[in-house]
Amino acid sequence: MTRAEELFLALRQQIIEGKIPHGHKISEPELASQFQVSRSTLRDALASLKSIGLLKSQPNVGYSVIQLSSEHLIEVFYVREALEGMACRLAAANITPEQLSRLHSLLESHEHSAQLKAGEAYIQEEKDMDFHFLIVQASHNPMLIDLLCEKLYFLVRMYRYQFGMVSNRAKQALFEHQHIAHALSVGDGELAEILMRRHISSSRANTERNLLNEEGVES
Amino acid sequence: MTRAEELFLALRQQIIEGKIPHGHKISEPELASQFQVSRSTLRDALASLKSIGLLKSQPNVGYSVIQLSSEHLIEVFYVREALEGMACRLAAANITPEQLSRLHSLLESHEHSAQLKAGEAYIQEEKDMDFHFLIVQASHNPMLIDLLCEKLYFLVRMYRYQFGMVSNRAKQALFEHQHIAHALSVGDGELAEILMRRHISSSRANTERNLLNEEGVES
DNA sequence: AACCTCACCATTGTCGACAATTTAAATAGA
DNA sequence: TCTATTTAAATTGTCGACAATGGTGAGGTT
Repeated sequence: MTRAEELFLALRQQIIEGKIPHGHKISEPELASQFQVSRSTLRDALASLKSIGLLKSQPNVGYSVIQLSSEHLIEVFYVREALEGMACRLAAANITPEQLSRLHSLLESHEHSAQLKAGEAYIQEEKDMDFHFLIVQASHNPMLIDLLCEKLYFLVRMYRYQFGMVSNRAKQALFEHQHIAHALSVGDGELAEILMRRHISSSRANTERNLLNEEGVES
Repeated sequence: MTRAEELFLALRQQIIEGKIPHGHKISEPELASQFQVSRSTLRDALASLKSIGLLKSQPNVGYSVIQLSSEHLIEVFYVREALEGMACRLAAANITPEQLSRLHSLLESHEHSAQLKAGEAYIQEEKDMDFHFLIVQASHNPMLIDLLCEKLYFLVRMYRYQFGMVSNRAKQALFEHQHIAHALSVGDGELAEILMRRHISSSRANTERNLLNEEGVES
């Protein structure tokens, strides 16, 4: 593996976790010396981070970590709704038996851990990601897979880390996942898409409510 | 404007037009000398081209222009259907009066030139792009705008150039555009999305038929 | 005091060279 | 003749240095 790739992975993690805070201006000399690489390979990594939407850049000014915001988060939800809905429709037609059984075992494990104390919400979130991830893979559309798994999902993780977006509707989400899985297993793409879109749309609506409350408290 | 940016624009055009053929392996030394720039700035441009999906790369091997194929083209259609459908839904809520009037004047001009000889299909195609472009802008969702206008639409152009995808349903497309515009003007996002999805889905189905015929002829 | 200008500094853009890896060609062996 | 191994060439990855641009603050003017 190349140095630039390692650096890309390391920086991606730091950005997602907020160790490099969102909105922060990147100093190339500083980061380069910090990671003991030349500016060339750093810039290579930065360009990759820009291409997945974690950094933005301006000519002759440089890179910054993207600025997280409620508006941006909602944008992401709408794009996810569109793409994952389509992924679900295609998955209904293209999912392999292996993937389908993995999906069911995933849901089973999800169900069991849902019976544990509700305190460990981050576990739920990871399982949620696994579920969505698997369905996208099952679409067998490389472009959809790339957009969601290599780009959008890292943004989602970043918001969960830094906005503390723990779901207060884990049980409801599990139900919705089960319905989606059922539609997939009977090959009903149209229904699967509708259910996935509702699932994400509900999550967005819930998030919007939470954001409003928080902002109301602060003001 | 920076050298790398100019190079990016120049190479993008050459790739879209097929002057650099699809599937072609990029030789960095060759291209760098051809454009009189160093490999560093060339690699910068190549990274940008990769990020918009026109190039792919493998570590220690290098860049190649993407390989066009029927399968890939169909993938693009499905992603467009999802994203433009959503863009249309959002546009119904967010389009400005100015954009709406521009949309109508666009359709009017489209209608007039549709009455000309049908020989100039490429003009129709450009107007088609303008229509879709404007609606995406009207969604006012920056992420959707970026994905479609900065990435997918260049792929679409590339296929039109190199696969000679001239539509044999220009008149039908115009009707569909008018219906979409009407839904937008009355603010019916749900309908607008459905119509846009049908529009793109029909275009895909039509393309699939054409591809089948061509392959049948060749074999 | 506010604004403009200019010079300095830091940062980014670009370059050419070296190191590491892949590809191919050539050679040896079966 | 074909395969496997080694060797050489070419390509990519990485580096440090220079050029060009943007930001900052001091100084001067109104």
